[in-house]
Amino acid sequence: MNIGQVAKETGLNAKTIRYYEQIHLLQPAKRAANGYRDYSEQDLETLRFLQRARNAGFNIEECRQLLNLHQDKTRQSQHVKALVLEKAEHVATQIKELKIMHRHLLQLASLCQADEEPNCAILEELSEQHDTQEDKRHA
Amino acid sequence: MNIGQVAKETGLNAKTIRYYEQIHLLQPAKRAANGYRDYSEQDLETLRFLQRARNAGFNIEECRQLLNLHQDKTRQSQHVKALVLEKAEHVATQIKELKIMHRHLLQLASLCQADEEPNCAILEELSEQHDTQEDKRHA
DNA sequence: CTTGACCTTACAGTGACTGGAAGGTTTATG
DNA sequence: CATAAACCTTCCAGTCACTGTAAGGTCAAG
Repeated sequence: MNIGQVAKETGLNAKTIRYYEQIHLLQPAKRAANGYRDYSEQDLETLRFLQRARNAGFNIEECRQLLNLHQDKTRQSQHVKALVLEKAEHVATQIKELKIMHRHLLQLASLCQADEEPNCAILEELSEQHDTQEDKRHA
Repeated sequence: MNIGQVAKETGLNAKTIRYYEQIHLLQPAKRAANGYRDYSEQDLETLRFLQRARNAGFNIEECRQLLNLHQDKTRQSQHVKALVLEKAEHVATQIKELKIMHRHLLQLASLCQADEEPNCAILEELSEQHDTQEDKRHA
């Protein structure tokens, strides 16, 4: 199967698939007589695995680990779970930080008259040292 | 004031300050006789403004706009507010996506026995096509 | 025979820095 | 006065996960 077809089937960009090969996340694909990459059903499954793992928020290094565990017949499932839970915690932290940022932005916006005058409390807030709610929360 | 001192006072890395100059986010700093960058109190304020804006989640391009508005005496405050609200919405979207990812990860983790056996429902989940809650939500 | 849709490689660019090399300057100490 | 450390300078490369572009080879249809 040519790379374009594989791209369609997996939802990955053809460029992305070549890139995964380049960084050795994937074994080099077999080549047809004309030099085109030729993918097997097995390759397709690996690619789909990667697509889902990336989609679930794992970065390339984590995908590499997951793929190794996936292909390791002597793996222990607790290792897989540990990886997933660690990732979940990381995502939770990111959510918290973004929520703080979101509150901060809404608070900034609420300060502004939003008219045709140049006076803007947002810019003042960014210019000066203030004890905002956020600052207090972080202190 | 030397760049190292400025870095300490603003919380920005000295490298970052040079980088901001390089991409013309900042005017080139005055130079002392020895060639060292020499910062004024005014420069410090601009840097602090940038530090807070970056910290609030604005990217470099947005910081550039904010800085322009900051220095534009004929600005209209509604333009500033529009920028902030747009950013807030973007952040809200990011939070939603991360929450979906978080639920997905916890669901994955809950499937796994977490023992010394190789059987792992997480890897199965990533290997196969499933109608997960998320898939339904997106459909 | 040509057009267009594929495929190939290789290199550059993204964003926002960070690290490192190679060298000049300043300050503190023996 | 020598030297070491802690600064400063520029320039180039690397990060992450791709994406874009150029320059070219291949294939199927009309």
